[in-house]
Amino acid sequence: MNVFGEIRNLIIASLNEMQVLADLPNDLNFDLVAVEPPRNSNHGDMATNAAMVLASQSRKKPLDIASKLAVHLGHSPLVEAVEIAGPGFINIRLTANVWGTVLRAILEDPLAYGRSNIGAAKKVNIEYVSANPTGPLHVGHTRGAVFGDALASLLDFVGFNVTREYYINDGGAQVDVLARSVYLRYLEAHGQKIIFADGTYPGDYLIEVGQALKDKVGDAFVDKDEAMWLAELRQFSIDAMMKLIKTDLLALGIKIDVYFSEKSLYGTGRIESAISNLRDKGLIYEGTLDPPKGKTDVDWEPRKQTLFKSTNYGDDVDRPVQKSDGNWTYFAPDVAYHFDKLTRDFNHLIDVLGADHGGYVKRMKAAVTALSDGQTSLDIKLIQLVRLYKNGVPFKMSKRAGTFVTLRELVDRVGADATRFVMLTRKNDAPLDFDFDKVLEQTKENPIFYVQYAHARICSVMRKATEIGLAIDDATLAGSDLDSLIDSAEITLAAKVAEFPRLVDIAARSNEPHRIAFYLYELASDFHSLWNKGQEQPRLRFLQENNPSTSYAKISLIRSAAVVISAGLGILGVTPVQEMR
RNA sequence: GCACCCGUAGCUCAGCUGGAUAGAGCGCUGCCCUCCGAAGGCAGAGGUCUCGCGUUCGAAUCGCGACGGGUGCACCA
Repeated sequence: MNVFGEIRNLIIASLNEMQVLADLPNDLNFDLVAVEPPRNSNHGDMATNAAMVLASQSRKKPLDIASKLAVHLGHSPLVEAVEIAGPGFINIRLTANVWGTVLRAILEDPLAYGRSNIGAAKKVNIEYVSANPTGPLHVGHTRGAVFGDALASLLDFVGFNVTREYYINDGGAQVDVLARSVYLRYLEAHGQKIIFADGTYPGDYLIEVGQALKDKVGDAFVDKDEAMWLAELRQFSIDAMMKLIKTDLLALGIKIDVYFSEKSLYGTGRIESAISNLRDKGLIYEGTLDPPKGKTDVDWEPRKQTLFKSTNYGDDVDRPVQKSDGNWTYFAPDVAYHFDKLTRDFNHLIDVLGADHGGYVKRMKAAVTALSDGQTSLDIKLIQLVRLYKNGVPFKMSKRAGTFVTLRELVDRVGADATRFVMLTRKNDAPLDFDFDKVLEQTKENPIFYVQYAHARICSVMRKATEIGLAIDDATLAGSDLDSLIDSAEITLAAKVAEFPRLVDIAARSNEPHRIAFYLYELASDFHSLWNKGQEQPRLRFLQENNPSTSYAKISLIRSAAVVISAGLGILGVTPVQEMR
């Protein structure tokens, strides 16, 4: 049950009645009519701007519309009182039992609360992580992984048909570098002394890959020409790296539906057919680009290339798809890859990329618009940097010094739940500070703790309730009399719980899972506040001796809050805890 | 030089896509444990929402222009 949605429907229905009565013209656009919680609770439970946004459209005074609309709204059994304020706000106070109705709906079907069908089962493809298969995932990848995964869950929650996808960049030159690096480790496993030249990967994580190769092929490749082993080693190394990456992702609780190989695009005509699709639309031509202004590049010289006319779709310059030597640029397989997504009938595509790929956004959107004839939208979410701290001091990362922090180290150290939650406490386009020590602190300052603490406290009360003989299953709670919930702190919590569906809706529409994290913090705060009020006023304690009826009402309230915390954390991929340790 | 992102309390950040007196945490001041978990809670102080112009009933939010910070800029991914 979405109270805000219901009240909005009520307002629209009332406006329609006014149209029938000729109090309003018939051709009105109601899109801007909003229902929201007022900032100041003295103004009631909800406010609408309907009269103001319709004033100019209908050529009537806001206050005239408001006064008539108020009369209509007043007839609803949901509405206790209506008042007009300021330039034409309509403040609505709901009848006390509305909150009880909401709580009852939650308890009757806890898993459904907050879910919706705004996605209408449309197919969405969300591509994230997509790290090069040349080594383990590090902290930077982690944020993108968590964001993408939470966004996928969020969209699933509101009724989209979501595919989680990972693009394996296994077609470029960096894979040869990987293979040669593994070869060195392989020689090392055979007892040879090795040196890592510039442009090879000296990381320890390849030692076991070299050993595994030795176990598999013995000395077959020792001191042999590169031509003999390169192809086989490429695949062997990629497989090993992808296994490593998948294990890391699993440690974070991430399961990708589709791994898509860049290499599978080569030699199969798939790049060619994507490019010829563009060519058929007159968007491919041979040309020479101007040198970038303001940036002096001594190596720059005019060269003829095959270009995609991305400027037709808002890009700054046209982009090369084929180099002057005839090879594809890195952009060409990306075009082919997105073309492949289009053939899989997605209604909407989302790419989650590091912020350093910002310059890539316009050309990719241009390509998708062109390939789909504007039928499919691509949204690109850029993820800003993570700055690591250790107890307040910046933690310098360096591959060379061995202080390079991997996803795995992060998860081993602070756990998947804390990692995920903290990564989502900032919006994606703002940099994030991640402090190893502070994410584990058990204080209010640490949002993951604060939210979990609220959930644990509720579970604690539930355990106590069972001990004193109360039946606290959801069905019993849903059947209890909730009219005794009248204190302002109780209403505040109930109202916050009632806001969940609306908040999920907003978060999903804006593709911003961090809103869920902030909401949960506020919800936890309202709960802790009520808890403490019970310390001073015994009548507000959740368990009332010799008064099971009141106890049931209060338990219903906090159980509903726990349901919402659990659902919200579920979207973020975090497991709610039953007790703090 | 151009493009994208950002600029909100001393610090770190939210701000529901245009609504009423701009919020939270930290820090600062002062309170609250005979009690379902004080790992908490309450109250106070703290603001020219970087600046200017515009759009309108109404702007932190939208547009334009400054200023400041970050990122990226053919033939590497």
